[in-house]
Amino acid sequence: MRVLNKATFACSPRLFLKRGGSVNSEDRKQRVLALIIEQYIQTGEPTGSKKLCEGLPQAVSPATIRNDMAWLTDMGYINQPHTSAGRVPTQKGYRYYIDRLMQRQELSRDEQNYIGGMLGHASQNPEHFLETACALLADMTGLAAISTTPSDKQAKILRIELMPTGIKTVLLLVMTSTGLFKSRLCRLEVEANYEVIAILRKLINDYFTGRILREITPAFIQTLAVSLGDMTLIVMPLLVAVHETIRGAADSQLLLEGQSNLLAIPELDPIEAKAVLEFLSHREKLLTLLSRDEKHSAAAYIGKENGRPELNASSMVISTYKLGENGIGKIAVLGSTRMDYAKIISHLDYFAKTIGEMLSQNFEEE
Amino acid sequence: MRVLNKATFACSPRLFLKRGGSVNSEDRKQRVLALIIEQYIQTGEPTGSKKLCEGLPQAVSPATIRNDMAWLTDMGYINQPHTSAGRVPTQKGYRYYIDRLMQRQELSRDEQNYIGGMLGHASQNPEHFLETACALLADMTGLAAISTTPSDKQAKILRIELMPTGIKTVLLLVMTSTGLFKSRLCRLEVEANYEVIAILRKLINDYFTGRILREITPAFIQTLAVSLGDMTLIVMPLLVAVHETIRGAADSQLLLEGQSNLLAIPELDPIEAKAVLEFLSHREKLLTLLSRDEKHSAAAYIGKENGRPELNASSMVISTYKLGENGIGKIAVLGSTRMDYAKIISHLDYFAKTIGEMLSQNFEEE
DNA sequence: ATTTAGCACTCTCATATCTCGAGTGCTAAT
DNA sequence: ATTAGCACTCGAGATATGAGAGTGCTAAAT
Repeated sequence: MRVLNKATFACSPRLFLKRGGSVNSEDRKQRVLALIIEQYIQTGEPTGSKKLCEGLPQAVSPATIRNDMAWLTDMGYINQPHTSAGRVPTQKGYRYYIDRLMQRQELSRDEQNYIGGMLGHASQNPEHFLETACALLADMTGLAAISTTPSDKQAKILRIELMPTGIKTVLLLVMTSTGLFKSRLCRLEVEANYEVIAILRKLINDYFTGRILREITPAFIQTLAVSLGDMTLIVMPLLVAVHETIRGAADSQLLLEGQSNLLAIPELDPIEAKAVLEFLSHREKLLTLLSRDEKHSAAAYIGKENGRPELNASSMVISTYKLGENGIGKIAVLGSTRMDYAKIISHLDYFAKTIGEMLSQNFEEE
Repeated sequence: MRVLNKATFACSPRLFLKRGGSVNSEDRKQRVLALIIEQYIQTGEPTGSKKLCEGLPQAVSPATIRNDMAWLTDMGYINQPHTSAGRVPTQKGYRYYIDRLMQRQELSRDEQNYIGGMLGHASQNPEHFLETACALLADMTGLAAISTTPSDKQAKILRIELMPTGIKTVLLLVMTSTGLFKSRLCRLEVEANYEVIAILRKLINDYFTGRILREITPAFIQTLAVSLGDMTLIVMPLLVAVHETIRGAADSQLLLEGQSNLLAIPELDPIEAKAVLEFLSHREKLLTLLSRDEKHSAAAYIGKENGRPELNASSMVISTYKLGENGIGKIAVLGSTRMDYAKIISHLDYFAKTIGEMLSQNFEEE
């Protein structure tokens, strides 16, 4: 029984205690709740009073447990699907469990090595690396995994390169302080010989180098354009291209893996599952949800806590990895509310830590 | 009744005709088959002899139809789910229908304009463009849509650029004749001042410029490395990076949209649906499947014809778009075998044509 | 005050039985 | 070659039934 050791109890606040409750019955109620939740997470079946007292350390009769269960039901921590069934946790129950009762189940050495080994290879290319990490996370947890590429609100433009590719086209390459390179083709109004390019390159870099990505707003571009005078017509296509490229570089990309795992959740009927999958395909909504918190430890959002009707029967666990000074990215899993939080939360934190470290290796030397 | 006009009949070969069959009964059997298939595609329910004869032009009794149906069943074009049910098409039935009976239902002017409008905006950036197109296709057909970025077996390396980004790192940029730009960070053993870079750039371009992507095999790199003598140690990291970048540029990317549509298929039970979704997440397998044929018109693969047990109850329709001289890409949909082929096939061809045209616009001017 | 035994009660699940109707295949007549 | 007539089959849905799990309550015991 991994969850309930003396230490946890000693320091857990007596939230359950109402007038007239003894410390003993207090402890027992917490144990009962934890047991119900863990049983349910494991088997997916409601638990009855009989099975429950087998799992308790002190021998008590089912009737006693039933009283506790009745109380827990009244308080909204558990409920029963129907009269003659056992109890299952409510979302409030899960919340209490995660906050107060659960003991994290850290990864074993073996698991850590496995992850390290799998990710070690792929760490060169940031995009592929995250894809691999995501797939691995999805595989190990049996859930859908989501991650974002690193984003940095303070990210600056390091340099902008121009290279002629055709008679009237140039390749635009924007380098940012997050180690990102974004390229884009741009069609000019004039022929782009080397001299013109050189002038444009200098011009563009004078304007943009060192600026923070978020500064580059349409208004900023507009101001620039005005100040250019005669040159405006020639430079404008370039300005627009730079703007669009930067806009693309500023918001982070989204990676999804293991979506099919969602279909293996029995308590999610196909219609709900479809709604969840549909939700996942709306990148912006998902990004909003992921960027809710900046906590550095994994946080669980249970059912309605996600604030999305589609996810009422799903839980998300989100963790954050750091990259460099200000860069952050998200890694998360999505699954049924009935997931093994003790395990999953640790997994996410470990993944976040590892991803952060591995990506930073590439990054440091600049 | 869009499918069966005189013209189709006149030229459709009398494959059904066995000894003793009249031309009349021949025609009727084909009509019956087509009707059964179209009914089934529309309603998803088996069709009985009674309903069938309402749909036929000549008035015949249900009993006559029943004889025809018995024959069609014997020949394996249709079957009955159980004794007291009507008939549903078999995969062989669909195949015959698509090849001989079906009349393509071309897109209306409105639909064409709608597609043109939606895609018109996004045509700048190839990746985003395809994503939009895919999403639109998924949306309009209600199926899962798949596409690949253009690939070109004859694609050549146009140029390779090197730019210093850090003290010992350079950015490698490979431009290909398909209009693709792939960048990658590369760590050198030596400090990379401008002179070194210039030498390396010349060296690399001498070796690689103009070569066909597929030439760049590990063996080729090996040969190069040997011929370099003293320089090997310095240049090797660069060679490796070039090789990996090119490998990444050579195989096309895969885009998926509308996966959640697969869950709306009632005749696909959740377990099968999961298998299909899982299959979709294996990029390589999917790529293999997509590149089966190089036909320039949309081709349908019905159920087992896909050669994949996971897809036994699914159909794929694949079309090819052309880009430039040798560039091709795929666009496809995946859904239940019970899909509206007459509509979907035309859709795919129209999408392929439009995508090809729009991408080529960007491309031509080089 | 808390715990426990005993018991009546409720509700689901699985199984069995029944009927209804749709759709068929066959036969004999046209 | 077509059709009417008819007996037959089978699945879907409604209804009944029993077993079992689990409860809440009451009254007794600690």
